[in-house]
Amino acid sequence: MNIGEVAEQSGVPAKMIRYYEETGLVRKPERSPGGYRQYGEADVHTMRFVRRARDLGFSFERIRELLKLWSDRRRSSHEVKKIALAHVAALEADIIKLTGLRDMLRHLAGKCHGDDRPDCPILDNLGGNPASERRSNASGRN
Amino acid sequence: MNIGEVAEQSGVPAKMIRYYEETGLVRKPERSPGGYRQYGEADVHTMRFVRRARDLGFSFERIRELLKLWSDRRRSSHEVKKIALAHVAALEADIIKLTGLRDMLRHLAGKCHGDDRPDCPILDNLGGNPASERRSNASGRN
DNA sequence: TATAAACCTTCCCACCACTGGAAGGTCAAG
DNA sequence: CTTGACCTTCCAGTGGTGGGAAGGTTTATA
Repeated sequence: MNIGEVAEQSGVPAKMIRYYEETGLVRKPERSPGGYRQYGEADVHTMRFVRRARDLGFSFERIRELLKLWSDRRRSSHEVKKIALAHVAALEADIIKLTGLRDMLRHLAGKCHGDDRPDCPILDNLGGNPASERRSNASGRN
Repeated sequence: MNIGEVAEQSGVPAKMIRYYEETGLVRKPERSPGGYRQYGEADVHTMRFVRRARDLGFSFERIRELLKLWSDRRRSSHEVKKIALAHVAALEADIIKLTGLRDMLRHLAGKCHGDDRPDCPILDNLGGNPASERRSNASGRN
């Protein structure tokens, strides 16, 4: 099976498959005499696995671990659960941060009368009103 | 005032200040005879404004609009409120998506017994159990 | 058998919002 | 005048893609 068919069946673009190979996330496939990558059914499953894990927001490093566990017949579910729960915790942290931002912004917007008068607590706040000074580190996924 | 002092007072690294200038987010400052960028108090305020807006997760485009409104004495608060509420909606969407992922993952982890037996619904799910097929586009902040 | 087309290969560039570093110029204090 | 802190520009890399060029392979069809 050529790379295009794997791409189609797995939903992972051919470019990405090559990239995953390059970065060592997935194994290098055999090559046809003409140099084409040759895949089997198992590779389609692997790609799907990766795609689903990415959809769930797992980082490359975590996916690497999960793939290893997945291919290990004698793996323990303990490891897998640990990774999943760590990811849950990371998601939780993101959710809390975003919720805080949303609430703050909603609060400010609520106090902004929103007509054609120029006064606006949102801009006042951004502009440096010390009453609302708050340090946040921002950023940070996975 | 040199760039270093602006950086210190605003909390925006000098490299970033140059980058913001390069991308047209902030104005080009005067230069000293030796070529040093020369800033005033107003620039410090502007940088702080940008930093705070970034902390709140506003995109560059939105910050660009906010800066324009901020510097416009005759702005209407209506525009500002609109941008803020759009951002609230975007945050809301992110929160919903992340919450969904978290719940799904927590659910899977809950069904994984987490001992040394190899069975694990998490890996089964990623591996292609059709019962849990779900298309998500993933990605996408702001 | 020739040729077209669909597919594949590698390589490079661009994105975003930064971060780091190198090479060299400027400024203020000693 | 020297030192050292500060500044300048330029170049490169990040990560996970998308786009595209230049060229080789495979397959179908005329």
